[in-house]
Amino acid sequence: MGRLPPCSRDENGLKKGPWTPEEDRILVDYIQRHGHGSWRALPKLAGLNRCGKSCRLRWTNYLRPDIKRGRFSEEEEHTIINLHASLGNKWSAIATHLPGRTDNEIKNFWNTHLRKKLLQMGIDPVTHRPRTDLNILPNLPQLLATANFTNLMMTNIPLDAAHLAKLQLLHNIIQVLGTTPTMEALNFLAGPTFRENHQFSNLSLGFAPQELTQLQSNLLNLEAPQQHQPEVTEYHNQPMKDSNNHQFPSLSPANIPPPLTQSQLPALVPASPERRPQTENKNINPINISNPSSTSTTFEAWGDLMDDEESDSYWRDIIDQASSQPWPFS
DNA sequence: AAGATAGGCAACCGCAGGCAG
DNA sequence: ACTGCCTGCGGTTGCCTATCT
Repeated sequence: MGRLPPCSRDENGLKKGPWTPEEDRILVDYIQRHGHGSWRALPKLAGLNRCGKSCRLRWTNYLRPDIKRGRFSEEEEHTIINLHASLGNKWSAIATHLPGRTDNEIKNFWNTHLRKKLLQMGIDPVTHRPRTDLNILPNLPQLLATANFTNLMMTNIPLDAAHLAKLQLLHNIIQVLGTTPTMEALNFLAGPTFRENHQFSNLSLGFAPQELTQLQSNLLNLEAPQQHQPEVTEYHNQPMKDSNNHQFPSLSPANIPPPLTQSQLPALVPASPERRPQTENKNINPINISNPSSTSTTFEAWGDLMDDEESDSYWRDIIDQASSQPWPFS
């Protein structure tokens, strides 16, 4: 464990690297009898060939009798996430709310588990807000699976039928977009079957009818460069049908808004010349980081996502960004 | 079965702040 | 006011282990 430099002794002849059981025993023995006193003086008094700092770390992070070891409970997880939302990387401050847990342990747990978990849920681990960069789009199905109803229930966010229906609706959209060619997906979204099942007037998901049309148009635009590039009119000449072969008239050429130009689109995602898959570390959108003062928690952010006004802008962001990026589902 | 890769985590590094002389 | 020591803290490293190919 830990680092073991090629030379395990520093220039002063003091040992570094992993502690042996014998060293542990000596340190515990000494502190139990005398207390730690001055950490700098301790190793000499205890007969350890370590620096005081190393002894202090070993004691506070591992040997202290009140340390609770083992897996973090779900309650501890939520405490850490909520405290991190308000305190940031103040691990020692967070640790004071979790008896028996050390700041080091919490920090490690955050970096290895919770951070990834939030990213998978589409939540920026820095701002604790929903991520609006396009990098989450390929993960949306997983996002939905991760941010399942159980998680949402645990947040004490009241979920009424409309909220649950929205989640279901979003899930349906993702399924369609993720498993079918774009045109078919568009036909489905625009078709009577979908509309009948999801009364947009009552359950808007933040989409006004004209916004749905805009989404359809934008999706058309972004599909074109990736596959063979037919003229837009080629699309227009195709009958727009849903999965039941019902023709849907609203996407006739006259109804489709003109394609947005690049200059009309907001530059929300940092330009990436090669669009290479980004590692999770690089996934953090600097735009999102720009709001470190956010005081709402991750789960409140999910509440925002479920809120009509908030979701308006959230969905619009995604639509706009989708327009400026090649389609990730292909 | 063996090598490669990723995940987990203990321990180290270096900086900052408090305090005493 | 300055200096040096001590401690606390957050970031980072690198070894060990589990999983994947």
